[in-house]
Amino acid sequence: MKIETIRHSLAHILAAAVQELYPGTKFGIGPAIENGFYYDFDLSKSVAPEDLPKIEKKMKEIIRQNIVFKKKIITKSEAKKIFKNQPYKLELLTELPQEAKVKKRTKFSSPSLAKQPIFVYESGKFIDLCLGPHLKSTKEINPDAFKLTKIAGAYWRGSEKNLMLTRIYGIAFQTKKELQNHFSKEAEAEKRDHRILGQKLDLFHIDENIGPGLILWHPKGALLKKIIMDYALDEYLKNGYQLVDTPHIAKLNLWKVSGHTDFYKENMMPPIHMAEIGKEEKDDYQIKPMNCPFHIAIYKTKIRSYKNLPLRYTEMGTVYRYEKSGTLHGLVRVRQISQDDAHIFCTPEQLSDELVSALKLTFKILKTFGFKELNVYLSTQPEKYVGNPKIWKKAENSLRYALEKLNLKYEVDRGGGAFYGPKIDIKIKDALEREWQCTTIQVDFNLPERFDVNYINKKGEKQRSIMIHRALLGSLERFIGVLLEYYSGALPFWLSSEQIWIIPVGSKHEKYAREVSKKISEISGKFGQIRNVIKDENETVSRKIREGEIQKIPYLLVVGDKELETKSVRIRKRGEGDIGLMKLNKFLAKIK
RNA sequence: GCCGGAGUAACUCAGUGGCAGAGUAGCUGUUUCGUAAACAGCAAGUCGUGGGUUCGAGUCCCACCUCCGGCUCCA
Repeated sequence: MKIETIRHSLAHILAAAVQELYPGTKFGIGPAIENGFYYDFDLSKSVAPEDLPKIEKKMKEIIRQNIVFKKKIITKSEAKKIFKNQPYKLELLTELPQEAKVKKRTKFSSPSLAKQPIFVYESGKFIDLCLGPHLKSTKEINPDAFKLTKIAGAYWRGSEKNLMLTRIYGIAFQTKKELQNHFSKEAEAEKRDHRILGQKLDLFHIDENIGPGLILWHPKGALLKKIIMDYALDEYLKNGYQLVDTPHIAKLNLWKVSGHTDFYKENMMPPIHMAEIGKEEKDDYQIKPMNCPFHIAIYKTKIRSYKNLPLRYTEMGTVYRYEKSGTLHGLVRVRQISQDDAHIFCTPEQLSDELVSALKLTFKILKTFGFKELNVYLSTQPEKYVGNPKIWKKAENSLRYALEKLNLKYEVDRGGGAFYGPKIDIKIKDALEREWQCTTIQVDFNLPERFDVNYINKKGEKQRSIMIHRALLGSLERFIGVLLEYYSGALPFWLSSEQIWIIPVGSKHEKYAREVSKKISEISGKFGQIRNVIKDENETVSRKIREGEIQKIPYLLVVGDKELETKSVRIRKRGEGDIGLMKLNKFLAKIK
């Protein structure tokens, strides 16, 4: 039996248990999901996590009764009668698919019923509007292979405007062993959580007194951020980008022209009222949620010719966005965002080449960081947008062209675009398999219109420029968060803020340790000077090794009498343990 | 923002109405050590914040702040 069917049937059993324990409950929907199932309820009283075992017990009782799932095909009016006290089911009923669509799925031939056939599943005392499929009977469920895990709120039909229902989540597998396996995997994933690693490795923290969503980078974290930024910026400069640097605030009116105050208002910090310090300050200011208008301003300081294009401005830009309190999450969802931002100004003829090369650069960079599993999305016109739909289509087509030219597999995220243009997004998964959008490449015909961004074409006429917005890492915060989870904190050598620890056996070996340290510092690795630390604290070698392992230091070098005599180092490599003695010169060549 | 849970030493946590606790980290001293925790001592607290109930509140009640899991939103 398919596991999805078991999970879906368990959702019905959950509902049946809740119906018995909490009479008068109104039922939402209850699908199978990855690893399990859920059901949404409108309960008259609130349910606490302590109640889950009770519900679980009731479910097991139901399962043991070997209840049969009976599929029934009835008319809409019959269904309306059955669900007369179930407002959510009635709402679903009114929206059920048209006749033709349903007909395809049924062999039912009676013309009177085929008109508007409705599928319901009856299992004991519980009856639900449902297309199925389901198990034949609860006999097929292993009562030890599922568990109710959590209670959460969820808006009815996923809309903030609707009432919030109580969602009960469950995990289910075919065997008890698989279930246990799932929980131990989850416990393992918890150790990879970047928020925990951030503290253990002393990289960053978020301070209650400073504010939610604001990151304080500690020395090792700030160094990591710098290594990543330097590498990215270096790549951009090598690829024809020019570095710019712009203010963090600008007159509010700028954001009116750009459309942000109309289309992005809920994500912006409130304006700064300058008049409060002096009447002569007539303008309100706004802390920037994006860098685009600034780069446009630089572009517009000269009349640009087609010969100057494309122009690519890059900036490690810090933007500030108001994220609703409940959505903040460690490094991956913050209020101050460091973007590896760039804006490319080009002609229509150059657009597809620019998109292709931006994508190529993205894959080169993400590969350098070691990411393999990347999910590509094409995000199209959202509900709130500027410009006209024809131009949107054109922009979407140019992105599609670039994706197809590079033979990339992608999914379409309908309505997921920015308010000014469609985009290609690349998402990376975290330890708990949640996807985080990192790379974004956006085509924009609209801001050039709003800011009157031009160039002079071959015929000497003014022509509208096209803009590409792109952040390949996305936000440095989020990128580091995902990176930490991907590597469980054991970052590749080039990204480790402390790459080598030198551990003298006794104080008489400290002089040699300093010698080794100096030699290491003198050589230059692929990404600059090798960062090493002499561990000369008054502690045992074992203690320092342990500390180095916990800190996930790539190389621990132990130096004592033997090493001193032979001008060598004893190497303990992360993940491999003691790999033996090596001449210092040989080691230096190895890590270069 | 919404639903639910949580907040006690720097960290991890115990303490359910009656003296504020442990382990780790820190500091001081001893120890000079060969691959994942040397030994001893010391110090460490506005029990998230504010109000209330009570003879008495870390513990019960209310409000707010922050965090966690979801929902919605998103780089």
